[in-house]
Amino acid sequence: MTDVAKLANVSQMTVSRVMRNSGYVSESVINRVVSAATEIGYVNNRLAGGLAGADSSLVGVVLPTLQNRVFSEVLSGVTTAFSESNVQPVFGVSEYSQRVETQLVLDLLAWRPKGLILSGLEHSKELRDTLLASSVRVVEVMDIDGRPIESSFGFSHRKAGWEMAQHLLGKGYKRFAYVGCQPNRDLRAVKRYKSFCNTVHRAGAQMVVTKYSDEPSSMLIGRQCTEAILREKHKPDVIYYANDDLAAGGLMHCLAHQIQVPKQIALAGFNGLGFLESLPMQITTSRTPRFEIGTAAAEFVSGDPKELVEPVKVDFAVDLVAGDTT
Amino acid sequence: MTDVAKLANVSQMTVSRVMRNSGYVSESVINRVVSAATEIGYVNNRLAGGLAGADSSLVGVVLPTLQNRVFSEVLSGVTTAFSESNVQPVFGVSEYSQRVETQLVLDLLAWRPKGLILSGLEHSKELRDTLLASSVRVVEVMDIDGRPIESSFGFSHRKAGWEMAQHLLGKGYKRFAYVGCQPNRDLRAVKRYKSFCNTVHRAGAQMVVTKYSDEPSSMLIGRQCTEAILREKHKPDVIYYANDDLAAGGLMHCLAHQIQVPKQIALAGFNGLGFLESLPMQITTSRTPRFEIGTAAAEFVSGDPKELVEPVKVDFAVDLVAGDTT
DNA sequence: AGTAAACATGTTTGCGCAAACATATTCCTC
DNA sequence: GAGGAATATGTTTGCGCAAACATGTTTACT
Repeated sequence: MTDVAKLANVSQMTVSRVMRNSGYVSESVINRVVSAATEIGYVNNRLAGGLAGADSSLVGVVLPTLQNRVFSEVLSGVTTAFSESNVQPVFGVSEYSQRVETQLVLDLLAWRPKGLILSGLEHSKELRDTLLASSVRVVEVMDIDGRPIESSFGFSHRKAGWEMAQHLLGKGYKRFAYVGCQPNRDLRAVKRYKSFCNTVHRAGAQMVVTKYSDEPSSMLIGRQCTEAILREKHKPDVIYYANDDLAAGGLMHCLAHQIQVPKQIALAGFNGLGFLESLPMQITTSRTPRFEIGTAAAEFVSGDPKELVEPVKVDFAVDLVAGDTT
Repeated sequence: MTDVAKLANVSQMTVSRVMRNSGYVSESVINRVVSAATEIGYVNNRLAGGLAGADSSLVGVVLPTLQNRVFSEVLSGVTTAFSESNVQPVFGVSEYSQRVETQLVLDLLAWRPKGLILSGLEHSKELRDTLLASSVRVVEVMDIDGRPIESSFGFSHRKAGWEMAQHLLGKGYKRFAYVGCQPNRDLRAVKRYKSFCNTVHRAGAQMVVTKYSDEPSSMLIGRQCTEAILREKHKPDVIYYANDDLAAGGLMHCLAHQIQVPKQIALAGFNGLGFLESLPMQITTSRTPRFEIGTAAAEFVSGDPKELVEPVKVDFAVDLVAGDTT
């Protein structure tokens, strides 16, 4: 900056003002500084800027995985929101481990981010305490069933489970099955499941099978679990899947074996992923606004850090889309 | 750090040594410092660290989109590789725009990253010049057909197009169609397409239809384009899709309308996405090692910045997987 | 014309850390 | 038991920038 200042015949501070366009600088000086900067190829050093007191304009984002479309869509929303501002996301993947998540966030805090976007409401006590004590703005996305550290942008998984159960009960189904993956990792799916089961039982219907895979969720797993369930003695008349990938896999199994859907077996998923539209049948599912949650969270954390913002809990309601598989 | 130093009764510099575990520090001092740091909840400030001369341990990652699984898998590979080291990726999405990409990278450089991971070999002249002049390690991923800025980790799209054409010609197909999306954005698909056409023509066969959508690629678009092609007067006997999403959409159309694959129409895709496994038929495709390219690129850029590394061009060969749709 | 505001620039200082360069203090070797 | 190496700690300094606080210079309004 000093070099630019010399070339433009002004003080370093004036260059700083031009770069951030803050304070008063005359038109002519701006031009001189800008051309001087371009001439010597000056690149602003944000490390120094951050250290000297400006806000760091970094936001930490920690998600459980990128293997699942759901989270890459959240991230997509986040980056889209940041593309307008000059905020940059620093990214980490926790692999659904609270230990890893805690470590990642601790590392991120070393960059003095202005905000943090985490996934879900379940974190290690250490992480929770650290963040409560720190001054960074924290948003937890994709869930609101619980006590957020600060703000949460998401929806109620319990309600989603209840709603789907209601829908299926309304359609007259009596014998329910559930297919999920890694229940000790995907805690939000478990919330849906429990709520779903409760609703089913209260209506006097029963869960005839619950099938969990240890593998990460995928269409293939959904297909395999469906095949296994349909070979069981006590066949259900509807399967509720933890997500659309599993459900779509189930549909593929039915298609490949000429099993009538929903006559012989009905299927329901969760998330409302875009690719469902192109399947031969429209799968009944609950649409979740993943991209929107990402953008909203990004905008929230990247606001002016000086202005105090009340913690909020925003419910981006899920939207049950009745397809033709139920 | 000074506070920790006081509490542990040592100098600030010794604390610094303990934090980075570099240099000589005695066992007892380490313990004292660590417990002092924990006691006051000290969080290392990497802005200051970076400014003071240590390498910043940030790596910039700019990809064209996250809507496409391909790139979220690359990113997944990158983050996986970084999870071991204490390097953090700063992330940006260019939306396939060279202008946006240039701006993003310029912003990233302000963080003095130790490396940069970009996608493809086509960039603005400004970006190319800036990066050639700078000292950050640059890796361009997913393509090697061209002149990289420094190093490139990817595969040959020309070869992939040629290989698929050879495969289809070998199967006896004579009338070829192609379906793609946004050809002025997805430059790599165009490379495959051109090479594919050349090979087809040289073998005396012909391209009967080429269909481009202006929408981003998706299964639904693939399905719609396939329907349109099959209504044309001059029907092809095989369709080569720009990617697996389109191809899978094509398959869905055929499944939904009882069109015999490959008897009435054969289908081929590109990428070898995981979800293909679960479809009722195995689509012929070229498997690309996206995750592996991500990890390799991440490891390459995050190496010790002091040691000079020769630029490399690594060919992660694509792997043609003959399914039962051709 | 006089004065307060708005405008335009400059000087000093410190953010928190790690290189670079001291000193001590041990340890080993001949 | 002398002397060099290995070990252990401390002091000074500067990275590049932006707050904080000057100090001029216009403009605007009475």
